[in-house]
Amino acid sequence: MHPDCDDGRITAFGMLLEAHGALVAVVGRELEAATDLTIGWFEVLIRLARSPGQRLRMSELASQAALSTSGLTRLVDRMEEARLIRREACPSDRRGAFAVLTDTGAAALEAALPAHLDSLERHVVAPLGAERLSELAAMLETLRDRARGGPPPPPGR
Amino acid sequence: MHPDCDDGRITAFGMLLEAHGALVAVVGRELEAATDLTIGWFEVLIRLARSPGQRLRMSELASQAALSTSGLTRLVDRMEEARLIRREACPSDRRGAFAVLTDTGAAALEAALPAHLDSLERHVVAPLGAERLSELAAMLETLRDRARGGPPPPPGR
DNA sequence: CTGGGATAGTTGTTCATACAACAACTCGCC
DNA sequence: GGCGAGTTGTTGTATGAACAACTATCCCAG
Repeated sequence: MHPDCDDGRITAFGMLLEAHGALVAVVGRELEAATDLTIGWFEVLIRLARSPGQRLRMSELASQAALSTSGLTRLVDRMEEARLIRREACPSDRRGAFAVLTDTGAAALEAALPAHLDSLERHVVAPLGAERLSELAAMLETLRDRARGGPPPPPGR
Repeated sequence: MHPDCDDGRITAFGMLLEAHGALVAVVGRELEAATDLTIGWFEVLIRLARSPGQRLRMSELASQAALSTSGLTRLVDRMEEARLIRREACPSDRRGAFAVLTDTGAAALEAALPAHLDSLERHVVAPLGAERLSELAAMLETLRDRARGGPPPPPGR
């Protein structure tokens, strides 16, 4: 076996993959049992709810949700069909479109919150405690920001 | 807007999703540019490489890779077709099968390691530093273990 | 004003992946 | 011998990514 296979960097990255996978599995299962939202849908709804006018441009939403633009088009198609969000034309740029939270979507989100918060309480807060959790969030935020518009040029290619 | 939408728990969980998404995107892009392995394939190879006999049972591999057994079946199909791994019958339990690293697979893994380690160095180690990284890994491990067969931390299992 | 390049979003195709449901099988026990 | 629990691996269905083609629109330079 190659010695680098046990490198701490690989282990740490693997841990991120495994923790993400395990948490999404259990939290997602609980969320879907209590509502009929998947984590992906929930994340879209909550991002819209937190945005001024309960709306975001398609491309902005794609970026926040880490989806491709075409992937987002289809996701919005399905959520629009479920009446949770709707598209609205952008008055200042007629190429653009907003995704807007509907009343149905806001209600679904609010109905899902108690169960979801409880789920996060048990699976995220309880194992770490509030203090270490905020440390974790800060580190993850650093990683995210650095991986997105990273100060160091990403592709040397 | 509902006040709970800004809850720290939701933010922390969202950060996990975003950091995971952003890192997988950039590290995966670099890995695929340097080799023709995806992150998923790489993770399978490295887990096999670390295991005695360079082999794992299908179900064990599925568990480690946070994949369902059915998802693993198809993944192993494609990787077997690419000659990176092969299936081998388990002599002691005729229901079972091993996934075994082939020489081709070991060579592909070794060829991928330098670029991948460099990628992790820049995107994971550099933003946090080695010390905070090990903290992060420890917290993620706690979350993972708790989310999997969750034995609560306060009382011994 | 006008021509042309850049941008926003949609659509179609193809492939990879996720899980649930399912069938086939082994093992251990009576 | 055979029942039943648990495990293993294969199918159906759905979602998401990458890529390219296409429309409509914006904006800038001349």
